[in-house]
Amino acid sequence: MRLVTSQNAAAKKKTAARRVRAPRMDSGERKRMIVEKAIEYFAKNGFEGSTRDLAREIGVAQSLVYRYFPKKELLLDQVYEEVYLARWNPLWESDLRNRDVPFEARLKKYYLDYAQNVLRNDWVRILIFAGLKQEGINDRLFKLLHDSIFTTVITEFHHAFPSPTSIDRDKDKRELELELVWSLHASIFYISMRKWVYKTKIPSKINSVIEVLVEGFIESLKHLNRGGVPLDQAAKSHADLPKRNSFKLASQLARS
Amino acid sequence: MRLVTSQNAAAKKKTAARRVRAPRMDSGERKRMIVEKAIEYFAKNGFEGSTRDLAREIGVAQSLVYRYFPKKELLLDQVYEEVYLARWNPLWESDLRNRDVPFEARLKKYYLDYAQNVLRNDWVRILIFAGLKQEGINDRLFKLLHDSIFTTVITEFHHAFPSPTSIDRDKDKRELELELVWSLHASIFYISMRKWVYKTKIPSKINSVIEVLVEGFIESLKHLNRGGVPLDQAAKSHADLPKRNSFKLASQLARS
DNA sequence: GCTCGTATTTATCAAATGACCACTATATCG
DNA sequence: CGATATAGTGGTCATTTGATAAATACGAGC
Repeated sequence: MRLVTSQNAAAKKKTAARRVRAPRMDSGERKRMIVEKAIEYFAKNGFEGSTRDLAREIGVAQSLVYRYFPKKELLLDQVYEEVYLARWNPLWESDLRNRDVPFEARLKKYYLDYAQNVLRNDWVRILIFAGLKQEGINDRLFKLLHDSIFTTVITEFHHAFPSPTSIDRDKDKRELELELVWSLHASIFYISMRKWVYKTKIPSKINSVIEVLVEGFIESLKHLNRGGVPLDQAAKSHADLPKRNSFKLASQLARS
Repeated sequence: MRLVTSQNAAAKKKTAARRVRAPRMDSGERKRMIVEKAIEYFAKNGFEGSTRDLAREIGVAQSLVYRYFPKKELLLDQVYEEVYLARWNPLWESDLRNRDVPFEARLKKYYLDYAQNVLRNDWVRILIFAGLKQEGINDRLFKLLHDSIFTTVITEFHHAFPSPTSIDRDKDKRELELELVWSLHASIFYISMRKWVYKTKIPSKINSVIEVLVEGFIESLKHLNRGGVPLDQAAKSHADLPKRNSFKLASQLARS
């Protein structure tokens, strides 16, 4: 499959239809076009995809890509920037804070909108490819999520469902609350992974699913604040499990 | 960085310390060793990692790898098999079914154990690399998860928390229940992704987090069965949202 | 200690790939 | 129409990489 006899190679060279010269475009437009096709291409093939292949998809000579992006790396950077920060909606945070709307409705609106804008083929795959390749590249995004969404969600929850003990939330409890928000985020992100990475079937009524997830999230938060696991009880709660489990797991994730 | 002057190249060749001949090993042992190192190597570098690099890590000549795996592809297949199916514990399903133990405890035990066995560096990264590269490769794993875990969890939940209406669960409701199980799975998987793909900090008390997630999951299932969103109400529940959202989202995920 | 099987290595090939440069063609402007 | 700027192309180089084959060296058995 990889091996091609030199005869074949020669034949291919002879047969190779002379390239139809690509139409002359404005420099800026061409650059945009390259980036857009690159997003599509690298989302499909990973960052190890070749510039030749990409150029073929664009319908342009390989060397032209290098006119606009002297290093492949620069193109990849551009692809990453384009995909991410471009799709962040600054209204999300302020809408989440708008107490004229019921908390649950705000949450649903946000997550429906987030899913719609962000959980697409290109987005998910490029995010993951980038994460796998160079750690830390998504830190900005996570900071954004944390600072403007996650903390807001928790704050607004406590405003919507004030609890008598909510004043003395200790560090552990705050961490667990944050984990519940991560969990909601993960659940929705994973739907997109199932579709665009694993290519499995997902339910058609995604919007209903998201609403159920949001409702479940609120229930979970309530449960946690109701004192379901005030952490001093947490130890007791799995007292019937072999104690080793917890330790082994913790060390497992710590090491490798 | 890629460009090396021919002088450098020559110098490198001259300098290249003569390989210390690798100790002669039993054929079977060597094969095992190669696979093990390959798991580690490809988990880190992705399946595009080179056989030369791998051989260097093993401390062996590149061509030796080809003695045991005549095609790189064959080695990759082996790596995949090794990582996956090897770690599946058949007891999980039967333990989940053991009604002598309270439902919640069974769930916690399973998810703590699953996390411990499965959410490691190699496992997560190889699963994702594989999924990104060739769609469908994880189908077997998902079928296993679905058939022996997810459906069991739902069955056992209904046994533990029988509800008057639980007889007439329609198709939509069953789908939503399944999605809640997916959501729990996703939440735990994502913790591992945060650690091993994105390399961000995760809470130290992972076991507590998992327990909270399991409790939240049960609350969510209860909520769903309590009639929180009997689907005829689902439409109403976000009546205050722009209707377009739902449609746009659905079509978004459908197309791209 | 010599022979022989085979684990391991060195050397090499063909293809693919990132990068570069000189050349060509085309649109625009006087 | 002819000059000019520049978008676009072909060809090529050095390196990397999967793959192969011939040469080497190690250890077991006589």
